[in-house]
Amino acid sequence: MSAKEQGQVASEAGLSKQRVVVEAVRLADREGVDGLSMRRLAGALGAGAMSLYHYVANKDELLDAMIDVVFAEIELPPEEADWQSAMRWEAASTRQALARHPWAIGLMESRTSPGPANLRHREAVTACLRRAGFSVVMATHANWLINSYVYGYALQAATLPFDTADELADMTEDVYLPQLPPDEFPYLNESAAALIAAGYDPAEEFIFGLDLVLAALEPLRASA
Amino acid sequence: MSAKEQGQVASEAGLSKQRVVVEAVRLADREGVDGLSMRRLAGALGAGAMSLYHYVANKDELLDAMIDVVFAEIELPPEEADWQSAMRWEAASTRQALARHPWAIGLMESRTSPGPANLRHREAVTACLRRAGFSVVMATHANWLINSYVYGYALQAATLPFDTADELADMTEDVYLPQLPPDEFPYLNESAAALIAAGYDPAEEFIFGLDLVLAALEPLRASA
DNA sequence: TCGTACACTGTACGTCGTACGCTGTACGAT
DNA sequence: ATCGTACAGCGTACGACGTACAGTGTACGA
Repeated sequence: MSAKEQGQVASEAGLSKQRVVVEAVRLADREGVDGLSMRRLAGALGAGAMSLYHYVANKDELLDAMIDVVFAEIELPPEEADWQSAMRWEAASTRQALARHPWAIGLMESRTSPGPANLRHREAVTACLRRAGFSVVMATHANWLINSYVYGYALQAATLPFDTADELADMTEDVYLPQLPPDEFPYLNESAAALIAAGYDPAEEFIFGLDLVLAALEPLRASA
Repeated sequence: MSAKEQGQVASEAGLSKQRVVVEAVRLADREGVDGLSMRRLAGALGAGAMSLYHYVANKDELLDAMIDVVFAEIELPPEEADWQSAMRWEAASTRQALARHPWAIGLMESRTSPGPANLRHREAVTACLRRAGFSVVMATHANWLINSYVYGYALQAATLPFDTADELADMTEDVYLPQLPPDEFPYLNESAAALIAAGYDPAEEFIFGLDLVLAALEPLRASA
């Protein structure tokens, strides 16, 4: 078992856990998690359904592995940058990964044990915060706050069908405003109308909140 | 159709959309969303599986209705309190509801249109912020930030198997630390050990981050 | 007394995850 | 050259799923 580690080598044509999981991620991106079945996945790999069970114990383990693929896509905070820039970079990368794979958000609830990429990621973030002068307890607070913001933002963004100011304006006129009669929802109605009038751009919302969060964390730091 | 509105009256023994959805929530709380099937739900209601389709178009609509039941459990921000207290109250109530029904978090991604309770809730929060002196745009920022934090916190909390300092200490000793060798995960290892040594209480984490968020929002307010 | 409406259900179809047992091939030992 | 073993891959089958469809029964106005 020289070159044949836990992770397998997948040489050439044959299957491998890698290939199975990566194709599962592709399928979920294209069709959603509900469209991901062992048979369809096997079909996409040109294999029989039961062949997959040589690389994955069951579907639950496959889903766990898929989540870890998503975490592996997230870039680690760069070590040379100051802590705010590093965390901003990392948070933006996380948000992008979760936007590419929105099903991952829904999957995270229900699976409890973090995969290796997830752990590597947490280690790097904790390292960044500790080196920046946060105590263990304060680094924990910062971790919770930043992760909560990023995951929660991704969750909300996943439920919204627009990404740009134009798409928002179209949706607001066509579907939101008609559902928000001013007598029942005066404030929401006002907001919807005022936001598109002001040219509100949802693409900038993430960084706005993130900067507030990072600035709020700065005082918790015992600067070396 | 005098007393027979959209919502039905459910008098006495018969079924009703109310009864179906509420029992579905109970079942999901007890067995998880994956354990919720139309047949099992019907069984719990003492009915045949197909009877449910008189009150719910399909399972997707049932899931939408279940989410709205969760939103209906969230208390609205009290009008008489100052905005920070009001939002703190509302956020705490949201977190509790999502802790009672963790499956709701996973369901939110994938369902795009908010139910009536969700809308009522957003209206009340927006009203609270606007009355406190936030402009439309700033109230939108505040809404995104607070919701992101609360949903993200609930999502993370749902994946963790402990709620108290004692449970955390047990888990850390028995399963976390053994999985965090100090040469591979020096910072996580240090943190895990230091947190239990310091008697870190996860139950206080939520309010800590929330207060930081609320304080960070205060300057965005044009105080009347 | 009848007709109609409607709450309710049984059966059946296609799909799902996966247990089980069968193939074939690759390869070290003889 | 022959065999044994190991293992990648697959076909079939089972129970559970969502739900289309075609019924039932009962309540009630005419």
